[in-house]
Amino acid sequence: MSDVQTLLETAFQSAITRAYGPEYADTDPLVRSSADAAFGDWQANVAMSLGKKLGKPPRAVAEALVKHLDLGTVASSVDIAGPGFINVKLADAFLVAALAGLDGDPRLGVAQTSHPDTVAVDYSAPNVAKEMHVGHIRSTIIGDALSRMLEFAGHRVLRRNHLGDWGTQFGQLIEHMVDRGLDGSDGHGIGDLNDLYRQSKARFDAEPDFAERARRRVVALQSGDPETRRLWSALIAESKRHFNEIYKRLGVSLSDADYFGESFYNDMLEPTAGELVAKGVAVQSEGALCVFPPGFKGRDGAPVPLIVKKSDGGYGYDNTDLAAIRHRILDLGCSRLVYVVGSPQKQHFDLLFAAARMAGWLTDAVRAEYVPFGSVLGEDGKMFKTRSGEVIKLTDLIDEALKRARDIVDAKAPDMTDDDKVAVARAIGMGALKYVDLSNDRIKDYVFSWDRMLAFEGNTAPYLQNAYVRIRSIFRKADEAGLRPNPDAVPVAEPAERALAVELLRFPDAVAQVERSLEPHRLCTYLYGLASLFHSFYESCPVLAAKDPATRSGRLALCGMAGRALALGLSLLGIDTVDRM
RNA sequence: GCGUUCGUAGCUCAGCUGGAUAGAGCGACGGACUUCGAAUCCGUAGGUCGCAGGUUCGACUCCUGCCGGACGCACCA
Repeated sequence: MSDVQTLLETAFQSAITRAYGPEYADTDPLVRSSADAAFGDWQANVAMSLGKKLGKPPRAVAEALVKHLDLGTVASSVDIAGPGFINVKLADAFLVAALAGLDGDPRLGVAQTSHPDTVAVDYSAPNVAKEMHVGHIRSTIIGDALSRMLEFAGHRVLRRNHLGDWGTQFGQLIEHMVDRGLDGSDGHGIGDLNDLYRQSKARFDAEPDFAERARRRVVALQSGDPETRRLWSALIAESKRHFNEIYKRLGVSLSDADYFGESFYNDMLEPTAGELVAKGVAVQSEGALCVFPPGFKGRDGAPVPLIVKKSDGGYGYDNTDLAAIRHRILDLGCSRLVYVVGSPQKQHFDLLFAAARMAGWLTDAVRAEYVPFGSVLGEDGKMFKTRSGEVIKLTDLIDEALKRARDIVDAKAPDMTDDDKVAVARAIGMGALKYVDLSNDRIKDYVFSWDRMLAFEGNTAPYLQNAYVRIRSIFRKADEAGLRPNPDAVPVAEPAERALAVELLRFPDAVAQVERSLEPHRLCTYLYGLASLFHSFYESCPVLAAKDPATRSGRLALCGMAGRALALGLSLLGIDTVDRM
């Protein structure tokens, strides 16, 4: 069963074609959920814009469209209102049948895409020998949710964790390891490596002799000196252990298979630069090899370059990114590229995409999307830091989320077993941490607040999880009583029943919106609305104590579908549900 | 200086790519538990959508200019 949104769009498109000819077949019928349930369930706003294009009064266009509209038994009424809104109210019989169809569908009406992309999603990107911190959380969580959603939509998703595992800083790190006799074999944790980073940096700045040796060590690393490479590998292995641990605790779907660090592209740097030169895209400037995409002006009105090769002959991140985009399009055959990277790098990606177009790698057949996001702010409105002004480690953030969630579970469900408490606290804590990040429009900064994100009121993970828990609770009781849901006869007479039923049919559109916009908060807003409608339904429509068996089994089925929608929606965001909390 | 981005209720945020009377949560005030989890629900009060113009049947949404915040503008990523 195709979803209602698509069904209506198709029907209106046909009506447009029939009324005004095939040249208008591509007109977006502007089908939306009704602004107010009093108007109906869905509305089409195309009459106004089409009226302008045709030079006809919108009311007349609306009338023509309605005349040519064939909705069969879908709608009980189609009305024209105001300047030319076309309001559609679904027929109850159709609504009930649509829900029955939903019940047997594990995808809840979400169609598999007919145009699957191979899409590389670039996200998380921590740096070797540095613990992950709040600066990594948004990329990691948003990128993971988008990966899950694109995968669910039917695309082939290639997760690309662009690990910072190359560069001059490794000279200092490795030289310092040599000095201290560390070879990575003694199992020191990443905390030690964090110290290692700080100490080696300090020595590099303070000790000229050390700095010189560090520079030589960089050369050794680049030329493949075995001992240097061994130490370098040990650093990376230790760092990955830390990152994987964080991903596992967060429930992020990144694994060893997804690391494609900067070093992965080393062998491609030379060919990439060579191709850019051969194509005349890259030119010499101030001793460096640069690409100057047109239209980018710097401080003095000078053009802004992408530096392919530094004046010292080395390669920097600009060329690594060029090599990566080339590789993803030419070698991996990606038709869509998604970069989940903070908004300060907007210009860098504008330059990168422009350069990739100049080189002929990025064509109209490939969609390259930069997915920027804002910062996490403390309650003082400034960058989120510890009280002493330190960067907040991800591991500490996770610890605190779990602790606070555990406190809530202890207070509200004291009779639960300890194992269950751990599991529930994890679902709530990690859910809250992720949901707060996903539910805010990603382009904006957001203010971090433990109390708000862990609250059971408002647009939070616990609120959604609790709606699911209430549903599970009903089913436990129903099972005990031997009651079965009847998905073929969901009652829609009560306003709360009907509102919930209609909202369930909007699930596919909510998912589609995220696939289009790469804005996970749109799904969050939908799920919050759904949970809210369920809670209202729950208050006004008794399920197990319904007046008659038919209503009871029908409402039970409605609860079941709402529960599945919540669980599926949350899972697409990377958030778990639990049966009790 | 140039560029990007944000500014919606006291606070935290939505507003579906130009549509109907701008919505939610918190906080305030007032209600609802002998019934499926009150971890919830229902209601009231609260907004010149930063400011000023413009485009149009219609602007929180698009354009221009200001104000305010954040960020970015060549060899660090």
